[in-house]
Amino acid sequence: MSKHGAAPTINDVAREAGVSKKTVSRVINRSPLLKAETREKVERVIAELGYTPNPQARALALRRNFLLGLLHHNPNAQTVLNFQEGVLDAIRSTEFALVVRPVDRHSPDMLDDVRRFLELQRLYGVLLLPPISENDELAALCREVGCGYVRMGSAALDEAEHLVQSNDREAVEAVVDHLVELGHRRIAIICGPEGFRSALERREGFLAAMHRHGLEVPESAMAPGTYRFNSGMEAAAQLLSGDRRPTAIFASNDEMASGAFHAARERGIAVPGDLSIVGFDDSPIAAHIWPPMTTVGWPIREMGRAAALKLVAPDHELAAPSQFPARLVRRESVAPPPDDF
Amino acid sequence: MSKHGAAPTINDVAREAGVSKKTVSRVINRSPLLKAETREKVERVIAELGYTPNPQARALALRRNFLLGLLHHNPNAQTVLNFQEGVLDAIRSTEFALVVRPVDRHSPDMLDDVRRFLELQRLYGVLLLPPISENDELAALCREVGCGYVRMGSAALDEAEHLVQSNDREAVEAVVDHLVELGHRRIAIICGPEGFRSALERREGFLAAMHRHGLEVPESAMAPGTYRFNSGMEAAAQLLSGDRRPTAIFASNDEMASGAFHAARERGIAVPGDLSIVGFDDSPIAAHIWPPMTTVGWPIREMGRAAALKLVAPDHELAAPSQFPARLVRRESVAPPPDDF
DNA sequence: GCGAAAATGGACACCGGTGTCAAAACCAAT
DNA sequence: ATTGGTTTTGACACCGGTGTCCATTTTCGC
Repeated sequence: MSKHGAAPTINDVAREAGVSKKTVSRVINRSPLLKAETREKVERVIAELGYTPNPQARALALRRNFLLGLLHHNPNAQTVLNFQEGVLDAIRSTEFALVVRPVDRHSPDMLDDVRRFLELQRLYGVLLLPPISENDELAALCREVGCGYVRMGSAALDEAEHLVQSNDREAVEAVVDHLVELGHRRIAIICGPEGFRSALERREGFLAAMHRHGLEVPESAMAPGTYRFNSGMEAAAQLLSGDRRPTAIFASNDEMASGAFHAARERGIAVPGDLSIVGFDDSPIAAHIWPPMTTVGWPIREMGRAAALKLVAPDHELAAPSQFPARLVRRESVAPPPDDF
Repeated sequence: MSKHGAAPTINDVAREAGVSKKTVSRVINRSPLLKAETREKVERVIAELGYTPNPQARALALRRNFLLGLLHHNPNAQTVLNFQEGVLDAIRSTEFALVVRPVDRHSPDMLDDVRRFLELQRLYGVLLLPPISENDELAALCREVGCGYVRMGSAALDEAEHLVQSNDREAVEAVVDHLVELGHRRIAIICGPEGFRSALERREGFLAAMHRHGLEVPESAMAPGTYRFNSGMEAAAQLLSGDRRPTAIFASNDEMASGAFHAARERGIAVPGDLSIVGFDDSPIAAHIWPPMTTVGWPIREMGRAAALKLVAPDHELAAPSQFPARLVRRESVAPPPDDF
């Protein structure tokens, strides 16, 4: 029996079962070279005592721990949380746990912060969410301190082993196809911030599709944005102020798209009657805004699962794909262009 | 010098500095009974080698670890993430890390799940977010397995030591005062789900304030909801279908309030011209919906900070208050009632 | 029934820290 | 120089697991 209050240890189990602690260790680790009889006896005692191995002791002896880290810079709360859920799906029945760490992308000593964190906690591996996943120095840092890592991204940022990728480009092409099919010709884009790989991919997809349809994209139909609500509002204001305004706007994320909704409403422009708007991300606001927004959804939870699996079970690589499709989610913010255009 | 690749250990430092490992340990732990000279020498070697103590070894020797857990059931992604940020504010410069664990409140073996998790990870303490923080069995479980805990809630759920509380009731009273001041008399409420303490508090605050103003609240002015968008839409539909419909609706959270916006819009009822709507939470959607929503905000990040401090530095109890005010955030979804009412 | 191989389990050191307690070093006073 | 008291340091065991390697038992072929 263990001392009152303290959790039972492997020694308690060994004593109670009349075997050595090493034998108990073998039972825990499912070693095949144990007589069934011994195993059952030990298992009975384990159940009886309610024994659970001490993860810290295990980590010390194995010279590795069972902690995964999630480094993010809150691009979108729902995205982060869905990703977390996916990671948890993957590790739920294992001994791994997930440590979260928001990092400040704008801080000049972000890298030092992360380095301190990694050296202090010695995580088994970390998951990097966009936009910080696009930072190559960060990936190099992980390699340097010997910490596994997987990057989420919308482009081929790294080797498959370290990457879970969504295909933003194709999805945006599908958006343009959809709009063109309905008769739109003057389609504008609200871009994401410079230096974001996702922003680049979405813009490239847009331009490629427009080009494929033989449609021009004048400078005036491309407005810069920051992925924030306000920037979407301002960008749309600019796009809608010209004399030949667009009949459709693709915003590089939902937040900016809702900003565009506002801008349109302020000017008395009806969505989707006078103006179609498409967003990207399928975040909750897309379904809750009026009218419900057509957007692009990507399987973030499954991607979280895949990313975690790449770290904790790399042998199952086959089962954890690196590429995930993003797909058009049709709602009610898109309609054919008005007749008088 | 340590072996190539492996991080330096306390033994490497001791050898290099020509002292015993215990002395190095004393330096790390800021023991006061060290000669300044020795301390400096050891510190120099530590810096030189880039030594960081192994957290797992420390945890084993100290019989406690430096992991905090966050148990939540995603009531609202932004809330969870803001709370996380607050916790991180508190532990950023410590050796603590934050482990997250979404739990399924509806699962019949939620308690067993959590028990397994706590016994497996042996966290130093956990933070419980609403609504699961309201589960007394969960708190009892924490006590049973010897895990510290702090509950976030909108009522006095536990002793101050284990509680960080927002004052929902007062805030809702302020909402009603605000509406009455503008001339509203027929004010309806969309309640939160049965069994949620926050829902109860908000309803009670509403009823108390209405009563204080001498206003009746007929059954027909109280609609049930689930805190989800759709339930808000349905509840509002019901409230707005009667012959003497309300001039203002208080929804127990923002998500349901945005549902109410939709229901109003579908019926051609103008917000705020014909109908004022107030939400609760000040979630991002409140600012991004049209018109921007008047709601109740609470300092979730500061509460996260306070909750974490209660666990990791209980002696600073003075510095970590248990009560936090929620306050009215005035935007544009509230106006005086229409004249013809 | 014998010897050899295979199966099984235990002793012991080790992972990288911390607690205990006694030894060493230091200092002033005798 | 010796003594005694205080400060500073180190030896050693221990936390709760795992790896190595060897001793013992069991199984099997002949």
